[in-house]
Amino acid sequence: MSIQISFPDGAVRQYEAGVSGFEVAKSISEGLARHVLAARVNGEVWDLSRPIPSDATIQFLKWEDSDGKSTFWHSSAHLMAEAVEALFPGVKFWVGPPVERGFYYDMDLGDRKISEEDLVALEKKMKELAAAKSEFIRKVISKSEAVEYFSAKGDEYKLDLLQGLTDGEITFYTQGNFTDLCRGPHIPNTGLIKAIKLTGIAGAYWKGDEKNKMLTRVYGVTFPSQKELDEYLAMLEEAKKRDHRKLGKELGIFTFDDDVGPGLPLWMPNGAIVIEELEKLAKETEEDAGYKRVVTPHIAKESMYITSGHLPYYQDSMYPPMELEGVKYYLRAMNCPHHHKIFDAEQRSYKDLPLRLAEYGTCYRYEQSGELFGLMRVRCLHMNDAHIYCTREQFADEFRAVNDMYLKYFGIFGIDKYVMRLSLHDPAKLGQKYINEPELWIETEAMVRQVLIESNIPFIEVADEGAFYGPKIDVQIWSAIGREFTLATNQVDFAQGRRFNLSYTTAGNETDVPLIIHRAPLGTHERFIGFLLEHYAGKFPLWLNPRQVKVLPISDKFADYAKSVASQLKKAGIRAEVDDRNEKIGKKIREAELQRASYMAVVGEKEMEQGQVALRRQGKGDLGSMTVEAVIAKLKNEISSRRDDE
RNA sequence: GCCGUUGUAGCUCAGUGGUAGAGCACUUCCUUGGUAAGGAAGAGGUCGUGAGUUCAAUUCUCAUCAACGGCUCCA
Repeated sequence: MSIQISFPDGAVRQYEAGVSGFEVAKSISEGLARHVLAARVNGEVWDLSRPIPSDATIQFLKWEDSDGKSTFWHSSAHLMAEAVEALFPGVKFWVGPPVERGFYYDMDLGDRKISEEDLVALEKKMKELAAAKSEFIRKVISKSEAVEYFSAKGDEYKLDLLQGLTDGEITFYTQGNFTDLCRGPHIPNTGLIKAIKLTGIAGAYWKGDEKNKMLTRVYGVTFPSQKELDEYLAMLEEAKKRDHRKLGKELGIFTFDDDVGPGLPLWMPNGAIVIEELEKLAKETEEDAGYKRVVTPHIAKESMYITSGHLPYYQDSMYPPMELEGVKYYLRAMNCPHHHKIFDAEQRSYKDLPLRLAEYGTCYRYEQSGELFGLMRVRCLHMNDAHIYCTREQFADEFRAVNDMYLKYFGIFGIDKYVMRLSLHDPAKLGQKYINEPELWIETEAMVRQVLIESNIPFIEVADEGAFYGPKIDVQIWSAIGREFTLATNQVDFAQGRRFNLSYTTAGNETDVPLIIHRAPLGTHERFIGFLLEHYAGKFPLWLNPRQVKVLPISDKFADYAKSVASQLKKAGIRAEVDDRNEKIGKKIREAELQRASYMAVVGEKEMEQGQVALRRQGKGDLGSMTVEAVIAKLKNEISSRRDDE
């Protein structure tokens, strides 16, 4: 019997029923057959060896396809497991999936420890096994047989996995001496894996739950050629160069000190400049958007956090209370309750709404020691916070305006690699992780979703990521080394208004509770500046750059002129410094470039005579000579527009 | 908090069971030089902290603190 196979370009070809993807690939070209890793058959990724029983659509997956890579790395995880089993007999396996950049396998090594040296031995073994070009063989197996196999092996993890599977849908994959319970698919054989690097050993809780046993996780990455591995390793080196922890030190932005404490950054003068510029931007923007600024204390009595309901959800990540005269005070981990108290301090009418209270609020969170990460995860943070109190009718417009503010900011900073995430509750955790108001959750989630759809903002929805008091939109970004963080957040709160007994008088002379929006478009100074350091690779745009102009005299003869240039620039509100060290101009330029000064103003005899400077742009080179007035006009324009000249 | 790794000068890093070295930075001197490193000399460290083993510990062992790679968690 013959079947019809259609290809992505619309072509249709006839084959015998039961033809394999590999045979189809070979019928097209030998080259394709050599490189193809898997096939998407009727939309599902299949092994190339799997027979195609009836008419189907097919698309060949190669290394360039993300599904091709995943398959390649998943097979690499099996290859690693085979090597582990060869070197550590008796090991028990949990799961070994592909990830963003490579793969891992979780395993229980019993009492044995695995070290960096073992990784070298494992890599060697993997290379040996890869060279054997073992085929990955798929076998459908009954549940009872599968249970029998892993019972005999004593692998309770695989048995646990089997419990959740349906008889008839269970498959085993075997390559060489290694057999694994696996849904597949896999690449044709291990010989395609040419370059192997095991990248790390880590502990990982079984099933991701910290109450469970910790398994050993080995990470690795593989490639179809050594060249690609080398490129990947070079790329990692590049990423490290833009790590905000490295740049922050090099540029004098922030530091940590053991005596101050972990996670408590000290902002150095250059960091303080960036902070002040960001606050200036936020204050201007919020002023335009009708926000009012407030200032509130960093501590509050326990009673307030009992009222707010934060204590049961948050206590673990708050610094322990200080007790004075029988009263407990907490360092605040969030600003909202303080702002609610300001709302509540005066009688409110519907005419006062929406009321938007803004503050760059300082908060303290006792994050677990292992969670700290440079500026991205700290224990003292300054939040670009504001709370908007509004009626239900005003909610959509207010929420939309907040989103527009996000987009405006992202435009200014050129932030385009992010994902908007609509973070929802999990009905199973109502009353524990989330306020137990099922209807309100559903209603407000729909409101937020609607705003996003109407604003044409692409977003993804994720369950079990909401705040305890309502759904939120998080802006997700990635650090230089690939870690994911929430940069900014826009949250709905239908719970705290009631808990604080907040109210306003409606037009109908009745009392109602306002809805609250919590928003932090610039997140916290800590995370935002950490992000910006990496985003700009240290090259801040002029308006944000602590080093706007470095005036560089050719020799000491021009030092006085250089100082007068700098003071003119400073008078015009431009940050300028003179490098009057006894060094050659080449060296001064090199160092100013490395410090990412936006501009360098070189002054020598010619410039001094004509009241000019030779202007040089960081990363671009000499722009030619111009008068000091012209430089001031140009730079002031760039600064006030917050946009660098191209 | 958990698993693993690391901790030597301001920074980046060598090194050793017999109380330490390089490059850059710093100080001084020479040089006054036109768009990414001019030359010389000098100063600087109780080798993260505490205990143990040893005739002797920066080096070996243990504990502790911190950082890093993950897990969990999160702005």
